[in-house]
Amino acid sequence: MTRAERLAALLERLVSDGKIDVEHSADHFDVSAATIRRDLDYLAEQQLLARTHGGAVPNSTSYDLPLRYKSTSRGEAKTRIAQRAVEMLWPGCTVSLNGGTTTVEVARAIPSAEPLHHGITVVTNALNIATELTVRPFIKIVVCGGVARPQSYELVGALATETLSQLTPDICFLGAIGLDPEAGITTNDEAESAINRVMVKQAKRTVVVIDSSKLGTVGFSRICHVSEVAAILTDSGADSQMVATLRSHGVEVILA
Amino acid sequence: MTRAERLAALLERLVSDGKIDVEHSADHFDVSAATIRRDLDYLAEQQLLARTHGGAVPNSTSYDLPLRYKSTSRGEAKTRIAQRAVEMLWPGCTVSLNGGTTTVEVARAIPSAEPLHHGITVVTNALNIATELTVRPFIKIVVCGGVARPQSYELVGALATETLSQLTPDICFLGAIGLDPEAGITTNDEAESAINRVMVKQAKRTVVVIDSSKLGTVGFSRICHVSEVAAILTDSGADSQMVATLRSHGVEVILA
DNA sequence: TCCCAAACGAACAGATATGAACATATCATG
DNA sequence: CATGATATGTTCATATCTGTTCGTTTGGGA
Repeated sequence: MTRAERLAALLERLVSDGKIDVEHSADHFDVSAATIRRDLDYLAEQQLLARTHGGAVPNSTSYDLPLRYKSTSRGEAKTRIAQRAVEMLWPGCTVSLNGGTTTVEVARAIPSAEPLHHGITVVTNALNIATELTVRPFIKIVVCGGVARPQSYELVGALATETLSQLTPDICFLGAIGLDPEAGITTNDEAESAINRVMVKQAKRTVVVIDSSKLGTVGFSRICHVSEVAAILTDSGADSQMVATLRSHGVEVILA
Repeated sequence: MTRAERLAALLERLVSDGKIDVEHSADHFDVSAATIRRDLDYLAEQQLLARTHGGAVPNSTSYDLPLRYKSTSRGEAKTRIAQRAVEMLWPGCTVSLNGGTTTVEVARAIPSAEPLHHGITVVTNALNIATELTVRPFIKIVVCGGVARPQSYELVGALATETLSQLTPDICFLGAIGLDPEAGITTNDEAESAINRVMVKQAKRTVVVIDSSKLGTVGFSRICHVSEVAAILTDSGADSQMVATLRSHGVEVILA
């Protein structure tokens, strides 16, 4: 049994039993109590449950979100990218996130417990990110208006453009479907690319967060050219030729 | 029995009995009176109840108990209210929903499969409702901007007011903490009541959806007077005296 | 007002849970 | 195969929970 499976099983147990007992779970999963405690601490950090002495109980919001813990493809690469991304933040900064699996990981990686990251304001047009971060303490979450797109949970349209145009975050982490030196940064929906373009334009600094498998990929609608962003943050699996090409275009490339 | 379970049970006992007796509870849970006292002190510290000599009583905010402590006993009443509410909709109509457990039920009750309810547009300031409805086919979901409130998932603030002021839905289903002929329709947060007031003002017709246990209850901040809404939709458990009083104020009362 | 039983808070002690530190094992990667 | 990173187990000092005791306070009745 992998760690991810155990975490998911713990959450299922929490939902079905209403509580988790450390000793009993350690016995059931055949691991030490220390491991279960570390698991529970990790889940508590993400507000998926509340620790108690001897175990854990559901927190006030976890009823609606039992299956939030899903492992994604290339999950470990995205996690590394996300951890590198949050290192760029500072107390009191404002950060914008668009929709996408990588930006969700960035949102999850924002450590609300550490004083180092207190007072961060997150602006987003992604409903799932907003819902997840709402329960986090010490994070102010601002949502733009708009019409929700079923596939990506992103808010798009005139309302979204209008509200985002009023805000100027310090840094924008931009997720995308593809990134190519020629075709630029692309997504699959023209409404999404339109609102994402506004986010890039408004932010003082934009960092593209994208796993290496998407480098060289071209989606339907362009958000912007690579020269319009400050940096590209990807994982170490990136093709070195591609990295060199991007750097020759004057874009900073960070490998996590 | 764990400490967490005992705390939850104490709060449930408080809700059902209206008070807690230290000695009796110590006997019932098979712990010492000192433990019960410490439990009650802990809960009082969190403003979940008020200590008395020999026990505890609900405090003024105990209806704001965290979700995990709330009894689900009124679930079927809310379901009936929700089903009656969606009967008021028609194909192509626009409906606004604020946050709250009852409005969530209304959102869930909107049948996206039936052609009868095709093309419905839902406007909401509640993130959880928006997230849940986003995956439904044939429903267009519009979200206002704003800052997210952790307790209720509602978007509030200037951005929310601004965006909602641009929209005029056909009907608004309004959830609330309390409804009283004199004190009006109330909630516990002034920022929420402000944005809810805008929703009432913008909608062509407002229907309050509220379970009968909240009739006569008064929260901290008024959304509007009962005369400002078109109808009150509650369950058949409503006190007949209260219903008569409300009707004498010229408000339509619907019992589901 | 006075009195007293019940309730309370503080202090202590035993049992259990916890966190930190370190050691070991597993795994992906070059 | 070597290496670094991550996950897990073990140990021990510390923290938390609970029950008990005891002196003090509270609230109601004479």
